[in-house]
Amino acid sequence: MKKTAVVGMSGGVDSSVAAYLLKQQGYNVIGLYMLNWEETDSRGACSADADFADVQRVCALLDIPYYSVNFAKQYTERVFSYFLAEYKAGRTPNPDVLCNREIKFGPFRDYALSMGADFVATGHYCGIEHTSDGRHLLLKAADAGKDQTYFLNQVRESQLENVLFPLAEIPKPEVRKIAVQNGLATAGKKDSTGICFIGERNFRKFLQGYLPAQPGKIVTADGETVGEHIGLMYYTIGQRRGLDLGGRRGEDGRWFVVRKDLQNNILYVSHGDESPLYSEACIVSGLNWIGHMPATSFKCTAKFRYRQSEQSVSVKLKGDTARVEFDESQRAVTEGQYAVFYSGRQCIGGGVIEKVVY
RNA sequence: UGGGGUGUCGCCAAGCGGUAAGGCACGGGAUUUUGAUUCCCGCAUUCGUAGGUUCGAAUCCUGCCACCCCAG
Repeated sequence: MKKTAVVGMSGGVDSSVAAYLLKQQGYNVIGLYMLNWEETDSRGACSADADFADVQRVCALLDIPYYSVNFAKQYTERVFSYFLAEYKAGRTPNPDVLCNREIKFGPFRDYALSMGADFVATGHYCGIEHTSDGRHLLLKAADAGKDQTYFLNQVRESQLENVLFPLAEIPKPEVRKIAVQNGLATAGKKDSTGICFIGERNFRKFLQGYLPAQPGKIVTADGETVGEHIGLMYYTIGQRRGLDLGGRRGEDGRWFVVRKDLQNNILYVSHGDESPLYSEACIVSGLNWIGHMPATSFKCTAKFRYRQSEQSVSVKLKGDTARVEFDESQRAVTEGQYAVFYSGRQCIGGGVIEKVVY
């Protein structure tokens, strides 16, 4: 009896190839497209329509049925509201991390299972191991450059039951090749970037549509006012562009955002000297562990933002939070982002960076 | 309105008679399922202004203007 796998299809190459591979492997495959953000562009067109059209083309070619679901309401309530609240609080949120826990491996997975699926699959670059004793381990993708476990660190282990990640062992170039060789309509599509489901767009203009901007002073550590910012939420720690600050007499170097003072609406910057950006530890909350019950104190590797290599750290659990000490000081660790822990090829979980210790 | 100094891209800043370095900012692109970082490309026919000397000046001379400092 063939097992049924419902594949979350975005209209991109990755999920298209994931569907193709499952079909090859003998699954009874169903494509499920998900709409989470309803917005039309200036010309009244909706890029989501084009994406769904691609899903239709790919599914037609693979000769598999396809459906579409709308979780826009859930997305707004569970992800976007958090996104705005975090910015309002002066932090730098990572909506895509929550999108996975709250939507893709939440309502979406439930919906897929309700369709009679034995398995739910996505085009994520990561691996999974369902152990004989009933655990579900999240593994890094073979293609280290594309690994997306960072975005899955908040997914509950129970949400990984019945999940398949067909791209676990396949390098991105190979994925593209498979798409081309099989004539998938999405073969030449550019990798999507930007907030998942919302897409690439002018970040400032986008936020302006939701949160009022409050201009204020840009100040150095010495207390010297050197410029004006357009609203604290538009800046993140370690940022250099967009400050509109030029050179100074007798010094050279670039300006970096070092701190935000929400109370007084002040943006603190440093010129040339990046040492204020380096920290020694951070406090993490909202801990989630996957396939791993940690000891109260242990060593492992960790990432503090998506595009970063793993760093050696010591973790000390304390109630609901953890103190993560860095073997080497880290640049621009930012509140609101996630600290994600790894042990070998396993992603063992993560949590929100609540406070940075300098 | 005595003396001295300075005026080169939005901000710093080279240049010192031979036909406008560089950095920052900014713009564009690459990378990227957050926001950043990083990387690449672009960015003064013109040197406060008006004349003069010269084959040729941002560079020399003169007037004017502006700003700064010291004296009054």
